[in-house]
Amino acid sequence: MKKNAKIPDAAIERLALYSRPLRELLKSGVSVISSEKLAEFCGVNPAQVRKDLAYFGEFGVRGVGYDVGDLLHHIKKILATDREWALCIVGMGNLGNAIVQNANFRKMGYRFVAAFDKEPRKIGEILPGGLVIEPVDRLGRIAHALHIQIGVITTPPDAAQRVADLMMEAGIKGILNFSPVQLNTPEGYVIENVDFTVRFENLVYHLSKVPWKRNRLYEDSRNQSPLE
Amino acid sequence: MKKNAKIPDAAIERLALYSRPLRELLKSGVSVISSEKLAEFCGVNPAQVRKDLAYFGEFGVRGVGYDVGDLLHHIKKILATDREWALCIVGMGNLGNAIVQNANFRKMGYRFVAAFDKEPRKIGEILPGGLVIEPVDRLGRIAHALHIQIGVITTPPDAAQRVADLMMEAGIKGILNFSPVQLNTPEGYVIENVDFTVRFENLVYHLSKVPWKRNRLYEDSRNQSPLE
DNA sequence: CATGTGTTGTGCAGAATTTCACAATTCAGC
DNA sequence: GCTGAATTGTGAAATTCTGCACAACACATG
Repeated sequence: MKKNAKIPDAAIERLALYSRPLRELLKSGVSVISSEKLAEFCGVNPAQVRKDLAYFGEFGVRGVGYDVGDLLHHIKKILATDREWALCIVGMGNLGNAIVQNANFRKMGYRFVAAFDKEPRKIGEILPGGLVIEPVDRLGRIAHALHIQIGVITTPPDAAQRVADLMMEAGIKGILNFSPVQLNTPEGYVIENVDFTVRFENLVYHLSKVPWKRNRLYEDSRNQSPLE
Repeated sequence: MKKNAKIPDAAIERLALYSRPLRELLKSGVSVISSEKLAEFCGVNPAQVRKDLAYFGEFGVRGVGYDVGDLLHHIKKILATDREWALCIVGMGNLGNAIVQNANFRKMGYRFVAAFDKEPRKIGEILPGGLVIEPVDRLGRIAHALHIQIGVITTPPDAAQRVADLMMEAGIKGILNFSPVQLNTPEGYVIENVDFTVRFENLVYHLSKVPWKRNRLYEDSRNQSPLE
């Protein structure tokens, strides 16, 4: 294990990736897995898997592989998803509701303890989970009272920075930003962006590069390749 | 301009990023911008901006900068967002609804032309945009008829691969996958993943590394300035 | 038209990351 | 116990990406 090695950000991302098949394997009773198999599940290089893990310790057994439960436990510990984090969310439109009620999120143990919106007609609305929508101007007070550590922003773009400022002022150090704007934040805060539109433009770019062979199944269609 | 240079994937991602402030600037009437300013808006290095753009051509004027409208137009063309793409979506839960109705998506000109679900009680439901939810088993036929090129998956994880297979069979070459599973796809298809949980675990990891002064703020109300 | 300021495009160095390749280790079978 | 097959951990090579630094160019001004 490297001592003071700088850990690539991409490695962390992959760690999260590895945990998914591990969860499955654990459920289906597989107790040991090799870096090669795990790599295959995640579509990466086996050496990559080993190196990523080696940043944090020696979790495998030479000649044998990795104990599934053990490895998963270690990864959870590394990613800090083995503890409880208190979240709040601001912006209870369609997306906000989808996030709060998201089954996967819940299954992973992430719990929202507060939800905010600025629309007066939404205030007081009770969400399926039992949460009550509060007005944003109570964010500071509530965040303190409930020791909220993470804020999720699902507002329209033009409100995002304002909300982020509110969150930071409320002592929230981590923000998951779903709005397509670059948040301006000082040192010491952790911002993670989930930007659909960027992902989308990526997809479309790569798609426009695919040699668009006509699909034989649908040869009857006279409307061909829109590209090139 | 490099001739046969290999274009980093990260460069494409940044191109999408650059387009956002450009849109704003265009609206507010700014006609020229330097790589330095644009870089600042996006939180990257100015040389990076210039290099990214240089992969695709010479869009700037030395001593002057980039014409905002012109550059935006070029980026749109590069990313292939200057054309119409026909999308469909499968899985009309909270997330699916949020995506279809997402205001930003609409503003960018992306249009969903079909929505599917397997729940019989949802079939026939009319969405705010006017779309009618169809049963998934019609995906092949409809995708063909409407020349759908991109599929969005917002189903529960265990259905995702099945849906992806259906899409591929229907001649859909590009998939935007919102479910937290690694899709298995042959060559020639473009898969883009939007995985909240990965993003989330990233956030939590970095957050756990932040020197958290006064993590236990039981003695609250005295809100001090951020660390450092 | 010469000069000075501003800004791009890009060669290059080196930083960062990925992949290779192999010694080290484990274990099953004989 | 010894041997061979399997698989990790890791130094080093290969590859990819980023940032610097500067020549090339544009334009304003006198």
